[in-house]
Amino acid sequence: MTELAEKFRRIHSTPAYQLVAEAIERRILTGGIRPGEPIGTEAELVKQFGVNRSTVREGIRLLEHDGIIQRQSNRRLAVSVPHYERLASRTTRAMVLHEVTFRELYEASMALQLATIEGAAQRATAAMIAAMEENVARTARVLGEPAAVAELDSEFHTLIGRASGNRVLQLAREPSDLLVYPTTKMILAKVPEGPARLLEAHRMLLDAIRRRDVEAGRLWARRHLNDWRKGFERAGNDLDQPIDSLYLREATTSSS
Amino acid sequence: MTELAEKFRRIHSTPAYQLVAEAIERRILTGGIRPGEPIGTEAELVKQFGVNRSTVREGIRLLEHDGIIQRQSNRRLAVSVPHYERLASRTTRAMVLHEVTFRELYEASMALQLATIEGAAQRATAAMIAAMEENVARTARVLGEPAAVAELDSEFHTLIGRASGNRVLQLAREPSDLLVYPTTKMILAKVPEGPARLLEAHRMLLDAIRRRDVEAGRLWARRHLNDWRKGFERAGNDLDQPIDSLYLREATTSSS
DNA sequence: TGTGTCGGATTGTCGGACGATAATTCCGAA
DNA sequence: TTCGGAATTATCGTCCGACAATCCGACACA
Repeated sequence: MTELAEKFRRIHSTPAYQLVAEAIERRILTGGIRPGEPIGTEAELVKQFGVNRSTVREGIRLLEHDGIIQRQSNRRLAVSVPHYERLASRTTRAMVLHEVTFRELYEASMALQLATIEGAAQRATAAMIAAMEENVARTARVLGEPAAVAELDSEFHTLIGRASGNRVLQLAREPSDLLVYPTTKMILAKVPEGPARLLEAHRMLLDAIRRRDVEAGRLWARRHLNDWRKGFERAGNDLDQPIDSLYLREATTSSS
Repeated sequence: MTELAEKFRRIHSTPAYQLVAEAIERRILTGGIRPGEPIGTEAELVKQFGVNRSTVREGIRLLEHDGIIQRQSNRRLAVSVPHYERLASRTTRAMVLHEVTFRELYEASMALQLATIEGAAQRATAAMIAAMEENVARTARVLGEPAAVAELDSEFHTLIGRASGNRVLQLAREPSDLLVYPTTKMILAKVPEGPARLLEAHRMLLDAIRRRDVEAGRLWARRHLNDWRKGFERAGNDLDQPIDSLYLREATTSSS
């Protein structure tokens, strides 16, 4: 084949179902349809776009999957604001497939959690503090069950995230938090003193937030994470090993 | 309505197309099919799952949209490792719909960029440094065009992200970076001294990375971000206002 | 007020079909 | 025998029509 000068750009026709999805998405993002408002039935979309119902369905499935539209009780489609977990699980999957190492997760978590605790110490509401107190109390009660403690740990950090009042930070954290959870679970199951140290750290974090003491918050967040790292090593793992094998058991059950 | 004791869990039947998607996803995540390997044609999946082709298609669309499977040149489906941008754009959309404020974005970016620059200063390879040098040189050449500078700024930060060698951090940053870009573009267009200050900050950041000077890196990252915030205010904006209106123009064109 | 019943609307799923396009095979010419 | 182009095949994107299940609303009934 002769090397011919590139006079034309490669033709790339976008499939119809994608065009449908993009059209609807644009309308939503530009505020044409506001959250909660209906988007029309499949039949209506068929008429508007002039494509077959199967095509429409493939298109709206994408948006539905993204959580930017949702079926309400009518089964009719309505615009909705995607909630955090839905997005996070995908990024977490990507991390698993990329076979990220514990060290990467640790570094990122350190940065994100320090920022979160700072925000929480400055802005936590009384209600959020109460919820965290309740969480700590429950943790104290189930200290003998590593799995339960791990779950409460995850919840505690989610609460701090909410208390920080920073949604960008929350969205940034969620994916790695999803990886932290199974890792913590594994650690707590193997390191006897783990649960007690975790509980103490939570207590001190909560206390720092209550006292609006940013520095103490940072200090204990750091300690908490360092415990986590040491626990990971003490459980016989290498910091530079991928963490996928740990995640899998959880990922498959919690999906969707 | 009387408050009745919840004896039963809400019934939730999962549609077939979702089951198809989940089944394939599980197989991929547990390593049953590795990246690059084919997943079977639609016809084969129809036979295996015992459902109609339309149903299979709705299912694989979801995974395809997530980027965990892809069509290769054969058009056949193969497992793939989702790339960052694909995931980021969705989280960014969520931020827009949540109407996050500039302050939230600023705080999160601060935490993420400081961690990134730390990693880059410690681990940047010669090739990454060369790429960053090239980026800075190009920036110097187009200093008169705010839009071009904004784009190169975005690229520069992506390069630092790659240089940090931390994929978790990269994945965490990408969504907010996508919001930072249009904001920067707006600022540079309105603040005359913006491009020059930006270029200087990049030069200093690059220099810090080259010298493996973590502290200098942190210092200049902080300055760079503070410039950004001040620019935002000087352009006549309120830190606590949602940033959606800025993002929209870009979001619609860059999607997919 | 609470409970059957009915009709209409909407979705989930199905089977079948066609054209377009890339991959593969095949065949005739050099 | 080898090579290039033509014919065949495989696969996907899209379309059509159809059916059952389910939900909503209305209405009658106790």
